[in-house]
Amino acid sequence: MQSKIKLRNAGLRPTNQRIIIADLLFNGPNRHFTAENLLDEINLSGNKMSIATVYNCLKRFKNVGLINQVESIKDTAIFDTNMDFHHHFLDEETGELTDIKNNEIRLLKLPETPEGYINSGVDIIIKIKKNN
Amino acid sequence: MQSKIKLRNAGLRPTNQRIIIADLLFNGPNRHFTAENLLDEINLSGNKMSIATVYNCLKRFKNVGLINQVESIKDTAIFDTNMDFHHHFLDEETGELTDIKNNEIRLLKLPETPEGYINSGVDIIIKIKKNN
DNA sequence: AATTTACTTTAAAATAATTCTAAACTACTT
DNA sequence: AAGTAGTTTAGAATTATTTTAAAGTAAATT
Repeated sequence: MQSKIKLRNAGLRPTNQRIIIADLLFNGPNRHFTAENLLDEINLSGNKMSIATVYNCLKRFKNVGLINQVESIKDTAIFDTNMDFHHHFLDEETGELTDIKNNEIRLLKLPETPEGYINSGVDIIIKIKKNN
Repeated sequence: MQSKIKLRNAGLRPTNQRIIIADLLFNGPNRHFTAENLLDEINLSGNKMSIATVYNCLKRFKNVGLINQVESIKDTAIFDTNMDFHHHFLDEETGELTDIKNNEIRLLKLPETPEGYINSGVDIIIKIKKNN
């Protein structure tokens, strides 16, 4: 049970629920998952927990840097009349987007597209926040 | 009324609602907006329309390439145990994410962070889809 | 060790964004 | 003018997430 220590080091109270989740998340290769995914896994492992707890827990883990949340533009669809190839600044606090013109940014090296797939676009999001 | 022609060229039936929206979207500088934003504007302009119509219309506009939807990772929060600086492939069809290691990608030139802001992270999403 | 305090968990309700349904409507074709 | 296929609509349904407030638990204090 490393998890207890891991949690304590991160400044989190090692509750049963957090230990269950930490055990599932940190004893294997890296992975992507949703709250719902994780709850299913918790249930399969013979444990029970409220979905609200899963959300709470993931938010805490994220705040203390144990996990990442993959960037997404809030939970609202944002549309853009700019059809040029371009990228965005995202104000982390307000969710506001600003265009980055394509010539202000340059990608030197791109990874190989996985076998059997084609590349259908590149989106670069630079997160910013007020410096005060 | 250029909008009628624009819609027809895009292969869309120029209905009243689409014309109202096109008039609002395409007679000014480029902009970002949500469905809700747009509905407010429609109402302010003295027109009325169901929110479902706004969503339908934006989806159509997007499909025919009149507008873009800013990339977002579906409408579900996705978490990641990989805390290294890295980026993602996003399968457009399934929403599945795969890591791109940081050394497989290189940014040559970054835009200047806007005055009064600090850069708090860069996320690169390469969209991919099955090549058949 | 018992008590207090502050943080956590929970079920259930609330909220928010978006999609679905099916009936009424309208543009285009014949 | 009539038919048909696509569109709009209000309202219901769905989905993801957060809130609420009460009950529970870990840690600090006695």
